Amino acid sequence: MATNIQLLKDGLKNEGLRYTSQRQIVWDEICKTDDHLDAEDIYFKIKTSGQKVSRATVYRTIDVLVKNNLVRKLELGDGRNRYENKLDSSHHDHIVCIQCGRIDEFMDENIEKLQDEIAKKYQFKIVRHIHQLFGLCRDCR
Amino acid sequence: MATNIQLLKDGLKNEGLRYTSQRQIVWDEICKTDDHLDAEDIYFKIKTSGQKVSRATVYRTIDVLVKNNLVRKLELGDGRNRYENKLDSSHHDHIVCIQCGRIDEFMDENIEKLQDEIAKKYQFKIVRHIHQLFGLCRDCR
DNA sequence: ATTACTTTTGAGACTCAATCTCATTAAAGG
DNA sequence: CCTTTAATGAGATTGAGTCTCAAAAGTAAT
Repeated sequence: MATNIQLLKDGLKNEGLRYTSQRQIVWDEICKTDDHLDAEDIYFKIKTSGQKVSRATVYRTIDVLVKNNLVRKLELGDGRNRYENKLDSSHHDHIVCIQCGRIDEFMDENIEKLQDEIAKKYQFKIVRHIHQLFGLCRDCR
Repeated sequence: MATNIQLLKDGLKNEGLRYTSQRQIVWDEICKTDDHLDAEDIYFKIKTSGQKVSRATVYRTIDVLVKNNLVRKLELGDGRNRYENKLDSSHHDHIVCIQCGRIDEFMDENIEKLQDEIAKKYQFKIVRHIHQLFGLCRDCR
């Protein structure tokens, strides 16, 4: 069941953090799907599966995974953050359907370049960025 | 003190909404500055100035103003929405310093165009978008 | 103006995601 | 093993935002 144990162990070790069964369980749950789950989803999926990890630990573990670059945090501005594993995905941004909730991903080198130019102009050092398109997907328009 | 009364009145009338002193007070407060205030800021500024508008009404009025295109809502993903008046500003996106909180604005026609192309590719109809650069500003880097 | 109708407001209860507290449990390294 | 120190769990707490419902006020027609 445990997926990518080494990736998790290494990530934790790098930060001087301990490898625990709870952290493995949370990481497994996030790796199980390519959906964009929120913290409560993850908490309840674990709970329903009969495993026991407290809510606090789920939230704390997600933070650890985000900080260690194993998980990407999506801020859609609706008061619930979503998370996705970064197992095999490179950087991308999101297209969100406001009707059905579908989330697609996009990536455009040219936009990234233009972004860098803007940062340069403002003498700004970009640490991260958010770029999201909200609207109606193919099936909902 | 009342600023842009007609703009507000017209906006409200268009939606069949009533013009009230509370809505004028909230609108005034948002027009007073080019800062990016959150709802609590606005509520307390009004309160401190000695005027009386309830918290619920402040929140409700902000929603009305956003829906009627008088105010732009900024979602920075930190659980607190900011608001800015759209008095004399055209569309723009934001550069946010994660150190000092400074918020600058940018606008790039080319990025907008590329965005449209991406939407086309996904057969997606963009209703709105969020594009924010987070990092360190000139003074904080 | 007065009336009749409908929307808006205020006070405080409530929601919901997320964080905090602190006593208990369990990694990790000698 | 033993010790040290980090991690966990249960439940309280926070904080932004929303909801409820009786009272107040805007609007339109008389």
